[in-house]
Amino acid sequence: MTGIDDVARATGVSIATVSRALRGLSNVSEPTRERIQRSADELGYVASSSASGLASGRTRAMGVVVPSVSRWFYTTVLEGIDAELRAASYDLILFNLGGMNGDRERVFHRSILRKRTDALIALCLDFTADERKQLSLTGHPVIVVGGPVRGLRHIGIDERAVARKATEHLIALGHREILHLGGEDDDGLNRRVPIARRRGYEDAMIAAGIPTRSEWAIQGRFSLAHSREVVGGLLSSAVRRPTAIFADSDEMAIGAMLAIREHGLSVPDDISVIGIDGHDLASSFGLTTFAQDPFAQGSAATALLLNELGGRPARATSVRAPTRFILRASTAPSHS
Amino acid sequence: MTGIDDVARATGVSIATVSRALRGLSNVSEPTRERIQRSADELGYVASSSASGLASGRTRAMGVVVPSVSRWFYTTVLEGIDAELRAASYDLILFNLGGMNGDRERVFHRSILRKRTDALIALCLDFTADERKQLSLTGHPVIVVGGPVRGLRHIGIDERAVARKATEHLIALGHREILHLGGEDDDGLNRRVPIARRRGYEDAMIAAGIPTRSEWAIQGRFSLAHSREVVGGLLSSAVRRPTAIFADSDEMAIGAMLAIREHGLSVPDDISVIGIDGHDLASSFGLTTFAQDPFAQGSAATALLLNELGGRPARATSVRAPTRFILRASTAPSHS
DNA sequence: TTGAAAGCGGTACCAG
DNA sequence: CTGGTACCGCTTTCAA
Repeated sequence: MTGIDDVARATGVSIATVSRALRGLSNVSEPTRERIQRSADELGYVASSSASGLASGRTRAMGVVVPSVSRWFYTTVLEGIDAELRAASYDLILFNLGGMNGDRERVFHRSILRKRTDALIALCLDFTADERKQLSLTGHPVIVVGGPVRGLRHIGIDERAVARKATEHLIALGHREILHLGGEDDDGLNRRVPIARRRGYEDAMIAAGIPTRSEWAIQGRFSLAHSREVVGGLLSSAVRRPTAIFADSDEMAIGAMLAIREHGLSVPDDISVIGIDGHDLASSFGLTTFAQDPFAQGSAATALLLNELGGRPARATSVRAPTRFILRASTAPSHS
Repeated sequence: MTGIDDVARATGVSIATVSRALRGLSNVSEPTRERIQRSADELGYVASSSASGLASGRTRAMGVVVPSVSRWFYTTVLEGIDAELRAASYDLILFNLGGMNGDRERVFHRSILRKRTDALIALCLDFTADERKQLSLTGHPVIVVGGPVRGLRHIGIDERAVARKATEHLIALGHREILHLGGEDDDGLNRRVPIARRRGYEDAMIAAGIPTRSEWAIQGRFSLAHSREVVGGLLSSAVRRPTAIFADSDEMAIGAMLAIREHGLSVPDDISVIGIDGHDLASSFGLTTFAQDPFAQGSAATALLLNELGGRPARATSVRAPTRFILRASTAPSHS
């Protein structure tokens, strides 16, 4: 592999000058820079990240901690992060906790601390006290995207408010028999998110003076397949049938829609359904939803960290991401 | 940050010994190793990857090149890769080409060459001659997961054979009017995959002596939403309606099913549908499919590379991954 | 604007 | 089994 000294030799300047020239520092004459750049290109020289990382203390890499990589929210945030990093020529190190089985311990006690990254983004996780300590031990700037995490700033939607608004949409349509399909989850997913959404649902119900029923608080585990099953089970049981369903995510809402149709019922004639997310599938299924923009959340978080790394003013506060109501065919007035 | 010298000082041994002890080399006495390990833990010492990478020439990181991170196949392979890497304490550097808009150039001419990784896995991509050259310039072992790439070994299913078998399933049910919903794609996705699947479809049709119709070769771009649209368009057009559809992926097959139902038709009574993949959603939709196991493909590829990095015998040949036929309710005998 | 040289924090070879 | 010590390849003062 060609090293910086090869370029120096080929150009007839010192390696120090090559280093400066290639990084675009100002104190190199334009003709010199051009010569250097040209022979670097010819030789196919690219600086070793280990070497420059060691010497400069900056790796030009961002660490991203995800609970799993197979859920729409995470992958979409990831795309947003990646787009921003690519523009800044930063690399992305993916720390996947691998669901509930993967050992988080190793990630937090080793991987993250290896000084392979300059900053860290965590997607919507619950951290233990120990894990938060490890995060701060890295000494890098950290931000969470998604749910709020105690003691760490974050970018995310107002979970409780959006859940309330979704429920209120149903109430405004005249529904009173509203089931809540919650997203309780045993993964590393932030438990605070489903809890906040539950609260929002209750806020709306209480404000409207509608009693909630415990049989109508069911868990879809943030999965389409599981929601379909659990809603199907409810529909074929003796439990009184709701006239509307508010699901914590679009995937769960779609699972519910499938179950409803399989039972020979119609959406929205028999049961209205609303979700949260703005998932790609939502439009195909005509699902009414409160959309968020995970891509934008990811890039905003990244831009913020890159700014700090660039020495620009840090912002310690959390950022609230916007949501947008999208009315489709899955919700309609109650005719009961 | 604590460095190796801190541990050495705390333990009263040389840094050389600390280095050996912590890496588990054999030439350190057990009591010494324990003392060292203990104070390393107490001090929270973790070796800097830049420093050890520079000194040893190995980064303990694997690069993974993906065309995008938001498609089921890629994320599932990624999980497989990650599981294997985590077990080996390797980090994962994600090089996302970011669809057709993201500039691949930078990835291939810079990122990949920065010596941040010891080996490379590429997911199902078409490479230009130049890109393949860059890959080999890295000097590390490379393998492709998914479609075949000229000049590179790969792990993947026999695209053509599985497409043929899927089509043959429909033919065996008595269908002759079989539409092919192809996966042509303008992303970085391997163009050879949809082409091979098209061939497999044709193989089956020709072998059965059934003429193919050009109006029945339509493109779903590997997307559910787009397939739904294009199949919907076909059903409401004057074109003769097929009695069966073979889709290059489960997501496209599901899109087709949605379109069919929206047109008041039934699956499988009016139209049978079969896919390829074994997508999570397939079971929820009762889709008959040829399942593959991307997770296993990802971990197999990773294990292979790790073996080579460990000095064990390399294998230059490509590996054929298995598929499994899953019969569900979306296919039934033709009654025409 | 350029060059010389001292690290950055480990690894690995060579003695002892 | 352990310590000393050249590097690894680049960045970054400090002088020139």
